[in-house]
Amino acid sequence: MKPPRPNLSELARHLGVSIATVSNALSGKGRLSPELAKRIRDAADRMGYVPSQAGRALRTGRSGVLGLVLPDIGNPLYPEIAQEIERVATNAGYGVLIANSRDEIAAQDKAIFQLIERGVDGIVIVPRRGTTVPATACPIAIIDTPTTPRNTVSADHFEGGAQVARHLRALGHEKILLIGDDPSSNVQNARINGMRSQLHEAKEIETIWIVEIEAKGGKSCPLGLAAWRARGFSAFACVSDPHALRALTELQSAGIAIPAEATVTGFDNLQWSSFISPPLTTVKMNMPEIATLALDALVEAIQSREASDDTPSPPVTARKAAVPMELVIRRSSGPAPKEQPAAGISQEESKHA
Amino acid sequence: MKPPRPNLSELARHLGVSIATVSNALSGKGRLSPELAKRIRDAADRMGYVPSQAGRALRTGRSGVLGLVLPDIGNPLYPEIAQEIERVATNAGYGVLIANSRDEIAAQDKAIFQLIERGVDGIVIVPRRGTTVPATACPIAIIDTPTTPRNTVSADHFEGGAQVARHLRALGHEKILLIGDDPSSNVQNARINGMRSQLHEAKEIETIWIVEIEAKGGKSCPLGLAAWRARGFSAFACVSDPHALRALTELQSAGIAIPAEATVTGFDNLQWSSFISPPLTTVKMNMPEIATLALDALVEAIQSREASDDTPSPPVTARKAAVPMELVIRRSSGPAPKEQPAAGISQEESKHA
DNA sequence: CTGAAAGCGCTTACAG
DNA sequence: CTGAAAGCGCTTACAG
Repeated sequence: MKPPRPNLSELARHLGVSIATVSNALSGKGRLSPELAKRIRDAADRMGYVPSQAGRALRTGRSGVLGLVLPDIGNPLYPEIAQEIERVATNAGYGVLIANSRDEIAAQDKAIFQLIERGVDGIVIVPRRGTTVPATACPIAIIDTPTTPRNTVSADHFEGGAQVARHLRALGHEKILLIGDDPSSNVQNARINGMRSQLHEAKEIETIWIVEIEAKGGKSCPLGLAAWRARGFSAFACVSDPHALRALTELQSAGIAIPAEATVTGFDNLQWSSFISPPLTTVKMNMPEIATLALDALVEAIQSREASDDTPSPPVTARKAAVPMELVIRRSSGPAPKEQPAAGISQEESKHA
Repeated sequence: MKPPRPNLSELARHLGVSIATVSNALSGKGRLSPELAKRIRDAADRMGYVPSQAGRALRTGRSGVLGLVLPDIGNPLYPEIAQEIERVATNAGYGVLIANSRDEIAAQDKAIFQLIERGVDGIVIVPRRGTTVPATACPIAIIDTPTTPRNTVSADHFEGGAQVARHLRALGHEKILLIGDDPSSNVQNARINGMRSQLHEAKEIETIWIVEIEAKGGKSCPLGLAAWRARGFSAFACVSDPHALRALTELQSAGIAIPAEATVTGFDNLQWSSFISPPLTTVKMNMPEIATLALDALVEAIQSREASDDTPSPPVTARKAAVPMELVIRRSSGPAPKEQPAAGISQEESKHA
């Protein structure tokens, strides 16, 4: 007939000691005799004592919970971030409350406010394209790009792009098409700019944005890559693996062999990128490192805010850290083909796409 | 110099009324004059009052937070679940705490315990393959398959498989290869069994499991699909889109045209499935519906537990609901090719893979 | 080395 | 229609 969840008072009564002593024994704070401490801990285990977060939070003013704001949980890029943040936060003793800044305007601000309402001690946020993170009393760590105003930490997208470009140049590609999705994305621009930074000596570099093509052709319309191939473009460097997948299958469907006749590269090293045929050359973020740095900065900001008490101090976590990315070379990238089709044929071939 | 976050007492003092009245005004519980109520709400807004979750939780015994346990957040299948659970939970006034039952043994139980430690009111869990969800005092909703012991709600994977199979039969396919990943997965087995249920009259049906092939050939080894094609198998029905992607690119790389020479189908309608070439025929879960049903059951269990007080009553949410799936026909599936290669050639062609 | 007491912010009977 | 008071479970000075 015992209640399923004893509290401190019951433990204390059961053991014939005071509440304070039990609390001290379990937290290891107050000095008390090792024997008593052990006796108390054993009893707590035996009786299945689980401390009340609510009581603790009310007393200490800290919830032990962090918020995580992601632009779109459905996006294949974010699960890995979520996973790593969850891992690192759990190790640091924090729980992670998720919030989705959906496609509504200002949803991001709303998500942040809801998290604060729930009493989170801090927030990790991956900002939506083109939004600004509002200043709050609550410490916030931002994961975006090194050039984002209050960015805390991010992958070095620019240098990642540079690595891809150097790889393509080393393979002998002279005419390279850069494929982005949305020009308003900080991350995508950093990657594209990084690629361009190494391609000044190439013969011809063009950038296309998928949202612009889809604005005319409709969702999931062909990108017309066979036409670019016919114009002599032999490398298709995409800002993300899903776009690379789209490019790769579009070229393959048009009868263009990868990598013999065209090279395709992506970004992010998504799970399936190594399983497809040919496996995709891509660039991998060091997510464990990024998550660790973001959380370190956040926890530090939380603690320093505690010290300086009620002053609405700037909960700043800016570090500008840029974590190196790693080029993962797989079979989808190969040497540039020697021969180039004549201009006349190119228009023909574009019809296949 | 005002503190950034006023509490009820400060609001009450500021307005010259009692704490209880402010609480009543904001919660709309106690009856009080509309004018006073409005005055109090306005002041609360103006002063930026945010109620303390900790105080409320301690008093009411409810945290307003739900836990979500996913087998592997990195798996591309789960973001959509997470997104929908988050959406529905937010609508119901709950926050969502995530937990990852990683690849360690018993990590799932640990995740559940940590969530309970954090004081969640209930848990939604998508069980890891082959694990059993422990019985707890905390209400748990399980999303797996209709045949899973305490399953609450799930997609009708069996019927989804049946739909794929009927589609393939209608297209005239006679020799069909079913491609699974892991035979210990409840979901995958349900899908495969559903497909088989409609294929008794087909000429030849075989099932291969990727983990078994990889056990011999190593991670991301070829599946040898060109050899199956050469044996006359014209349809490759996979239990999930990533496997379908693997199959589709492997066939395309071997020079087999999709859908002219082979049909490929997947499951789950992942974001990129409509963007690839050819777009993938797949089966879509009704996630909004599944999330809604799971949450309804969970919230009901939470409330009934509250009513029956301290009895560690069975927090059962079993419903056995099977939400219909929707076949999404795209260009990767087409009529079965008429001619079939001779047996002698098949061995040759298998070398391409 | 241990205990009595205050108080975190809220809600909920209950009294007026 | 409004207020005084108790108490949720914990931690933290402080007193002994």
